[in-house]
Amino acid sequence: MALRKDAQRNRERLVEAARAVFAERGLDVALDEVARRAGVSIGTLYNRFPTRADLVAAVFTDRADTVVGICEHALAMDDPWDGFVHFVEQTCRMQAADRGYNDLSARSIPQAAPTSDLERGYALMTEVVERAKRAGALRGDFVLADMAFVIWAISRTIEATGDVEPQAWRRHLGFVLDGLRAPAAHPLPVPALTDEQVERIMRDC
Amino acid sequence: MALRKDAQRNRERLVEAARAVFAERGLDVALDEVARRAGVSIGTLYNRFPTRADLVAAVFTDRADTVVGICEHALAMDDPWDGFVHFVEQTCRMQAADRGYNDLSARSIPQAAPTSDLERGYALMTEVVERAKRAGALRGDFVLADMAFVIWAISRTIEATGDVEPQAWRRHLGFVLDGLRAPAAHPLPVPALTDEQVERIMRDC
DNA sequence: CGGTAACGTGAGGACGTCGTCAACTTCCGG
DNA sequence: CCGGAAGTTGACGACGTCCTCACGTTACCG
Repeated sequence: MALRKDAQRNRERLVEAARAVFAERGLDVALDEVARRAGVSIGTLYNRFPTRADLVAAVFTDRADTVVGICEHALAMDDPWDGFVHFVEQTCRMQAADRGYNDLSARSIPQAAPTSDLERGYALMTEVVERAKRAGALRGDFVLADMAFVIWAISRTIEATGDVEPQAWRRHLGFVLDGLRAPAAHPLPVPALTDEQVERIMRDC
Repeated sequence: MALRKDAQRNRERLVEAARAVFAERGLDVALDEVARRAGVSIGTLYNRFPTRADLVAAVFTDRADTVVGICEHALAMDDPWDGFVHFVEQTCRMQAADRGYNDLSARSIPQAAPTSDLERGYALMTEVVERAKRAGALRGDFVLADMAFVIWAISRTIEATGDVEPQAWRRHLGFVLDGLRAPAAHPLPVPALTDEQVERIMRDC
C-alpha cells in the first residue's frame, strides 16, 4: 500500500533534513532537530521512522550504489594497485565529507542497505582486493575484513582533525597504504577477523 | 593547607573507584556510579572534583610516569627500530587494557599530567622517534605528531573489536608498523600536522 | 461531495544525568 | 572536652532527549 501524497512529501522532507543534519552534526543529533529542519512535527517523524536506525537506513541506502560505482571504476582502471587505491581513497573521501557517514562507517562498515546491492558491493569489493593481490601489488595476507581497520583508522582521524585540518586524513592514509603494499609486508602476529566476528561487531552498533 | 584525614581517605577511595569504573566502562560513565562504588555521596565527589576533567586528571596522572618508563626502556634497547616498536606496542597495550585510557588517548593523546613529567615524556618520545629515523629504520618523513594517527587508529579498532576479539589490534598495528618502515615510504600527499594544530585538537577534547 | 482511513500535531510523561545547597556530622587544635 | 572549621550528605531542581497518544486535519475512494 502506497503512502498518501502528503505523507510521501513529508517523508522526503524528513530524509533530506536528516541527510543534512547527520552530515554536519553526526548520527547522534537530537531527532527533534531533524523534524524542525524538515518543517514537520516530531510525531510525524516517529510515525514514519519508528527508530533512529530506520531514519539512518533511509538516508544512506543510496550509498551502497555509490560504493558499487566506486568499485566498478576501480576495476576499470588498468593498474590493479591504482584501482585498489582509488577504492580506498574514495571510501575515505566519503567519510571525510559526511560526519554521519563517518559515524556509520565507524560502527558498522557500509551496512544499512537493501541486501541485494549489499551483496553486489561485497562481491565487487572482494574483487578489487583480490585483483590487487593477484597482481602482486597488495600484500598477500590482506583480506577484505582488514578493510575494517582502514576504515576505523581513518574514521577516528577525521573525527579528531576534521575541524582543524580537513586534509589530514590524506597523510594518515598515505602511511596506511604504504603498509599495505606487498613489498612492505612482514609477518602479522594475529590472524584476520573472521566474517562472523566482523558480523558480530557490526551488529552491536 | 592539607586535607583533613577523612577527606583524604575519601579522595583516595574516589580515585580508586573512578580508575576501576573508567577502565571498564570508559570516560563517559555517570559520575554517581563512581560515587556509589567509592561508598561516598555524590556531593562529596563534586566537592573534591568540581569537574569530570579533574577526576580524570587525578586518575591518570601516573600514566605520564608509565610513558616515561616505556620510553626509557625503548631507548635502552640496542636496536633503534625495536625500541620504537616497543614504545608503540606498549602504548597500544595500555589503550587496550583500559577503556578509559583509550578514550583519553582518542581525545587528547597522553595529556592530563603534571607539566614537568609531560615535558620529559615529550622529550623522550621525540628521542625514540628520532633515533629510529637516524638509524634509517623509521621512515624519514615521520614526525612525532604522526604518532597521533597511530594512537587514533588503534583506539578505534580497540573500541570496535575489544569485546569480540581482544587481540585484533595487534594485527592492525602490524599493518601500521609495516607502513612506517623506511623502505616502505612513498611520498606523502600532505605535510604533517603542526604542533599548534595538535595542541588545538587536544584542547577541544 | 461525504465518509473514513490515513496522517499530522505538539504537549507532556518518563528517563537519566548533572550540579547545588542547606542541614547535618566529623575532625582537630586549643 | 569543646567550639568552629572542614567535610559530608542526599534530596532536589534543571536540563535535554526520548517516545506516546488523544485529538484535529487531510487526502482519497466511491
